[in-house]
Amino acid sequence: MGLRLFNTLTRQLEPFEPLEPGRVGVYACGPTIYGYAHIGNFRSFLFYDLVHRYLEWKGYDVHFVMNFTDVDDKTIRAARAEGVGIGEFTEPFGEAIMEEADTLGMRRFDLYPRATDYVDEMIQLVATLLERGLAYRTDDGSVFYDISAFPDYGKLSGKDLEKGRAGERVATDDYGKEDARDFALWKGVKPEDEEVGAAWDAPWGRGRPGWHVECSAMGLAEVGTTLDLHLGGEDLIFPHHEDEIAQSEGATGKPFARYWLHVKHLKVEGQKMSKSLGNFITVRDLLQRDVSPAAIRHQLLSAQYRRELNFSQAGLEASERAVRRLLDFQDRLRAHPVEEVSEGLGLSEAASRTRENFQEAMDDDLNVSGGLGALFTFVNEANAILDREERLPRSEREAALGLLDSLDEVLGLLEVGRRERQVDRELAAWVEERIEARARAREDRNWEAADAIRDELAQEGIVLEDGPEGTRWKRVGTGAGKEAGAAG
RNA sequence: GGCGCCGUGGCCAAGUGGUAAGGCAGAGGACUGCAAAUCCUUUAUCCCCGGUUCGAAUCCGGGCGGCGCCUCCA
Repeated sequence: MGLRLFNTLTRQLEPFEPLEPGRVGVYACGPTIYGYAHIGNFRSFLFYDLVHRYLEWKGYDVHFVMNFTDVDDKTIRAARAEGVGIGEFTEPFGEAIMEEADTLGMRRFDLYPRATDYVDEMIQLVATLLERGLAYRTDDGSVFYDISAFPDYGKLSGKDLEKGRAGERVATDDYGKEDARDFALWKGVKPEDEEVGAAWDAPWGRGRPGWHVECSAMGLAEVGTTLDLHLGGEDLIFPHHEDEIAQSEGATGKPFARYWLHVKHLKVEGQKMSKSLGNFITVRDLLQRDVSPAAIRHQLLSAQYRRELNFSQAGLEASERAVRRLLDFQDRLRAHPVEEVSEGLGLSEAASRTRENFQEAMDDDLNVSGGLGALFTFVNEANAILDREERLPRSEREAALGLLDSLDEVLGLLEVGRRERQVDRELAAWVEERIEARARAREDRNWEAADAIRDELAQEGIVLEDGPEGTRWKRVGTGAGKEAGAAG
């Protein structure tokens, strides 16, 4: 059975079939870089990462594009406040997001286009819409989309065109729109725009692009006339994506995207995240507080993307423990003695069954929770076998380790967690020395001295495990953050 | 008001017609000098009331409760 996705366009689960077999073109709505990204942004980005990884895992040749919006009202306002141009203003935020994305284990996409690099394409698109009679100019040099000329308007969001008709609200509108629901393709220049370098020349006058047109232009230019997949947060369904459809399909006459996937907004400690509630959390803050990146990744990824997700301190701690369990299991497996025999203990079978169950869950609209369930069921089964068997057939151990690696190509939890366990040479040498000292104390049955050393190591986040083969150690990080989750 | 989502054990969360995955936490036990890790055992009238069905957490109807989007917030 193949991948099935919930398409916002049809509000149904549909078998996923790219336009061109084996090849997938994806466009994901990225951040507006006028500030640091918050965990809500990263729920979406990590979902994009999951889609990216899973499609590749399934063997598709994936072309994945996520934009960076570097011009809009807020950006212009903030750049003015700083007294710099929008390019200079946005660049640090763009870099910060890339760093955070790396830290959280996001695989690089193929392209991260900046809106301001595609102004020519946007102008071209607007020109086409004007030619086709789908747009009109106003006195202030703006261009608006005439949604009454696009019969399909509303098909994505399910909006009823007959509601909120022109005339009801138009009086309160200060633009020269013909219909209150028409939206800007091009905004006539204002002095503030010039101040920060946010103005370009177009055949119909100087100005800057509207918000929606950038995604149409970049998607068409970098992915193609018809995207296989278009991703975004649920808030973008209307008006952003609705307007993208109107623009793109109005210009090309072809479907803009085959499948639209929308991520549900997360909550923080049970509440909607918002600046006014004071529970606005940036990823930057979490990382500075030494919250484990793997725990963040796990929590943001652990619920299926259309389900409600509550980001909480308790959840972070649970996630940290969950990732630790996976890492411990992998360590244990790697260290377990093997023998060259062919008889099986059922581990290979369990591994292949797990792989199937994982795939089945993920194929069902990317049900990560189900996929994680399959993985942890395997961990339980395998741990029980490891408890029982002093030696493992080499092939069985390879099968188990192979499964972990394979599933982690999609999940990326071991990948990120492993990085956190790494220690530098100096610390490692110190730990080894302390462990030897403790071993001597233990030989002397001097338990107090031995325990004191163990406590000393624990202070540095080093946890010891005494076993028949000697003492193993690991670094477990400093915990899922000491502070409460809802930091101002 | 329009469109839509959700309500499963202490917390989180799969399962959408055949009597309940998994993570975290708790309790008891094994192992250990003590731990850690691991294993074993243990914790669910699936929001309520009707209905359909041989059979429903799963379908239908009605309640109750929580939530999202609806003028640039992922």
